Amino acid sequence: MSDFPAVKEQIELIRNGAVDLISEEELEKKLERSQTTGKPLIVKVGFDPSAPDIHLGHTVVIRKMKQFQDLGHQIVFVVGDFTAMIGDPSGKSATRPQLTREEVRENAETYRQQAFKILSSDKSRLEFNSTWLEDLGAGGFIELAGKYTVARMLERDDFEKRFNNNQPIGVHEFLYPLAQAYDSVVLKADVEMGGTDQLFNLLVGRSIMREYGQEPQAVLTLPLLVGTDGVEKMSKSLGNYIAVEDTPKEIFGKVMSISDELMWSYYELCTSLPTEQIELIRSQVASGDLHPKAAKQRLSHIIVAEFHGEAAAAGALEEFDNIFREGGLPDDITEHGFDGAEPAWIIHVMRECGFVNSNGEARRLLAQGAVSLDGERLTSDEATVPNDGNERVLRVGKRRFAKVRVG
RNA sequence: GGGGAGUUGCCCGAGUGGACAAUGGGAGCAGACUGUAAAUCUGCCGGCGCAUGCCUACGGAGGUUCGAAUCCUCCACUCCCCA
Repeated sequence: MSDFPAVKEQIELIRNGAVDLISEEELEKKLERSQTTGKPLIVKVGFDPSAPDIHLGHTVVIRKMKQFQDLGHQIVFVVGDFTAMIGDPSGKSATRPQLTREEVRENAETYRQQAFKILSSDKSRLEFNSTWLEDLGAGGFIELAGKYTVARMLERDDFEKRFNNNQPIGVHEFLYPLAQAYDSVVLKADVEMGGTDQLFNLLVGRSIMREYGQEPQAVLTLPLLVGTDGVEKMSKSLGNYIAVEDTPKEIFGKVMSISDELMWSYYELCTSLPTEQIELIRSQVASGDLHPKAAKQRLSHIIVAEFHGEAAAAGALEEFDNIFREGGLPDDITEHGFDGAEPAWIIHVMRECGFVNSNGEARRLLAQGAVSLDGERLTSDEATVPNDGNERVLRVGKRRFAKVRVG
């Protein structure tokens, strides 16, 4: 059977948007073989089960997985539960919490569900690397470790950097790339994908596969999406991420807050728009025919629609305009009632609404003119909300709103 | 095993007996400007109903001192050099 598109076409599609492809010739050979034998390629992608939220950064790789899937190939999610359970005290960061088997399963399930917002169907395999790594045993691990050298490990960027900066490197950290490589051996992966920061690990996979007498996997890396801070790569630990599970409003707002420059890489990495179309929008903005804000709203709309549907995207846009262009209120504003024996102290109210963590913080915000009640700015830390039973809108900063009533 | 250096607030990093809740940068928050952009500028950035006051905090535990992030002792951890 040869349901697969022509090899040249496939290569073209696969390479599109990728950073490294090692090597194109090898991939071509694999594709040709798959063509003649009718056997799909095994395309492997590893995921860390410690943080189950899929964010936009992950979707870059997932999108590419979908392409493989659409080409008829077999994608395999490898949940790194074994490696996660070792715990990773890399650098000064705190030791990763050890996950129980249950938590790992749950996180993996969450992953699967979120990933299927992009992946069309259930044509994917999900594997846990503990399945085979646990059986490997100490002896097996030593054998595995013997197939690589310290010097080559130190070629990895972050190892090299830490080594040169006299920062600690745990011996077990060397086992990570090896374990990941072994996954490829077990799965007989034809292709492994990841972000560009994974290049080293992916290449170790090739070496180790050769050591085990296998044909090395082809390696495909994809660009890292820059987070909402505009500097670092998007990651949960840095807090600069947009999660697939964020509400439509959140996604919309977060995308709107990225810089205009960054918008283009989001267009490329987080939408399925063809390159020509993106270039068109880009040139329209450049020539002044299209306001950058409009371009960004369109981007926000596309992204929200992908995860939450068209209606939610339209709603998010409307609410966004309502709040920020017309000075309206969000529609899910929280309400707080207070005992009305006497006027409520503003700082107390702010705390009750969960807007601040301490009185000091409330005072600072007041002093900075960040607090308003029914549009009227409050600056005194002795201000109160009258106990007349009327509902008032408390606003702190740009995005914290609540309805409060005293009495 | 021996010798040396180090551990500071969310992160990085100054400070080596008082004027230190601790310089600076980053992150974060707020204000101005805007398109809730970005960039920029300004302010804030331990807690206490705010206070010339108290409490908590410079790896941990003790000690010296009128007074310790700073000195001493022990412990833990990290790095370097030698074996």
